[in-house]
Amino acid sequence: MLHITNSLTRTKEAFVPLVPGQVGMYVCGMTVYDLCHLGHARVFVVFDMVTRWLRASGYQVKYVRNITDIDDKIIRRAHENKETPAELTERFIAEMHQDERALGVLPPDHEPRATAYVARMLDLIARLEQGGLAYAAPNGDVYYSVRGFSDYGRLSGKSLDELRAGERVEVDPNKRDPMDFVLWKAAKPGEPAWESPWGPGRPGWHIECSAMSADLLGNHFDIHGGGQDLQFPHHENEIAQSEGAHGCKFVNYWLHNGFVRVDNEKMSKSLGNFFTIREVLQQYDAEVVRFFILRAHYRSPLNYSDAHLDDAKGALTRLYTALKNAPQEAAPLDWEQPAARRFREAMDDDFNTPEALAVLFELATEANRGDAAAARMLRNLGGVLGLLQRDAAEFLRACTGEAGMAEAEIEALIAARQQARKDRNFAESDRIRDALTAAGIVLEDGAGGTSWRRA
RNA sequence: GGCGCGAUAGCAAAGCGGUUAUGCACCGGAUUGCAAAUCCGUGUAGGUCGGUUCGACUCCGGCUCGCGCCUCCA
Repeated sequence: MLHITNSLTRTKEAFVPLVPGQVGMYVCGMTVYDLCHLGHARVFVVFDMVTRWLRASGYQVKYVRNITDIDDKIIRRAHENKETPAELTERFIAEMHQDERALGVLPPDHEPRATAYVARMLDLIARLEQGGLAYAAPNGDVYYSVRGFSDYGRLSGKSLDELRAGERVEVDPNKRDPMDFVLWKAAKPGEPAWESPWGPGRPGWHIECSAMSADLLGNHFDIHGGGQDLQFPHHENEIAQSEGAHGCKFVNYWLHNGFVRVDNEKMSKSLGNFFTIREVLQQYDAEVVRFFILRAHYRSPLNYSDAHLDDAKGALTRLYTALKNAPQEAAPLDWEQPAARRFREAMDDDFNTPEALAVLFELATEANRGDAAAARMLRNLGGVLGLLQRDAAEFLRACTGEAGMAEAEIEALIAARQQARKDRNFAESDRIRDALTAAGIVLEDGAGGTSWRRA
């Protein structure tokens, strides 16, 4: 039985889907005006893991992750680049897909783009206006009236009066309440615009997700996810819009993943302390990055540093080493085996991937003792998390970063060393090994000969 | 200022009211020409002050420190 910590209630709840066997999940994706950084990678990997686990648990999952392809930053960046917003977003969507594939993230079932759902958004805004929850302001914008939605602040545990007490709320004469947020922005010259009953303009950010989720998953669905920073105000606003317009409960379970940090601070565009996925993958294997993310619980903060990535690399190397000499043939996964059962219990406990990975390490030890069944189980359970599916030798020899020594050269040096060892010329054989070590090549002498890997 | 989250061994990171987490590092042994890898074994924890309890890292409260949200952010 799967239990999920629901951000809405702040408690761990037994997961009960709306329709038995079927799960609808919506995750807030990227605003595509730049390359993805490691924080985005965490969202991709975490909700990929969630989807994989739900499917492994027998659910049919409809996973929707949107793309915001119209927004102030996109317009500004496109203008700077002297290209159209569509050209800009098309490019960065392709880049994002490339990063995702590298990280072993399965594509969502639907990847709706905001610009394709403007009509649906206008429909929602009209409903809200009819219900007295939206109003057109003198400047041509349309705002949501937060005072009209009694549950406002419930998800994030904030109250409107407390929010108002904060000094950072700007006073906008167009808004009836400082916390009112924009649903429709009146067109400015030179910006992309759509016709609407309130005049030409473009949608606000929050209404996008309400429109796309309703269209693809219905007015009420199971799981809504995203980064912790979206809890307020974005998800709070989604609830206000969707429940305000549809008159029914929006989402049953809210999942928020923790931040990626650098030097104990949130990694973000505004702080400028971010690392793009692209940069990190120049230095580390993508599977190491995926493993690094899954090594922490999804709600915990995750500190990024080279030392932590090196540590993750060493740990993953241990798992692949255990698979190196194991038979390759696939075998069905028997969930009744003790290790599989412990893995399942860990995953069912709010997606406890660190605990699940601990089971993998125990299997690795058994595999290293010569237990072929343990090795098969290790590969199977790793597969559930999107890990350990490569040929072990390929992983261990994979070259990241600057080009390493060519394989043919390595093999030749190993052969020369073998001859020296045969001649009991250990000074020569050690010299060769030291040279390889200096080149980042580690030798392992086994019963079946010498194998090598990259450090 | 308001709200929320966290503090576990050298580093990272989980579970758990009493019994080995796990990975890396370290130490001892096996193996090896020597290493590496691997196996076996040992040690190293639970911010702080109180409370509850036969017993607390685990529950409750205070304090300290760190982080986040309250403005676009994954």
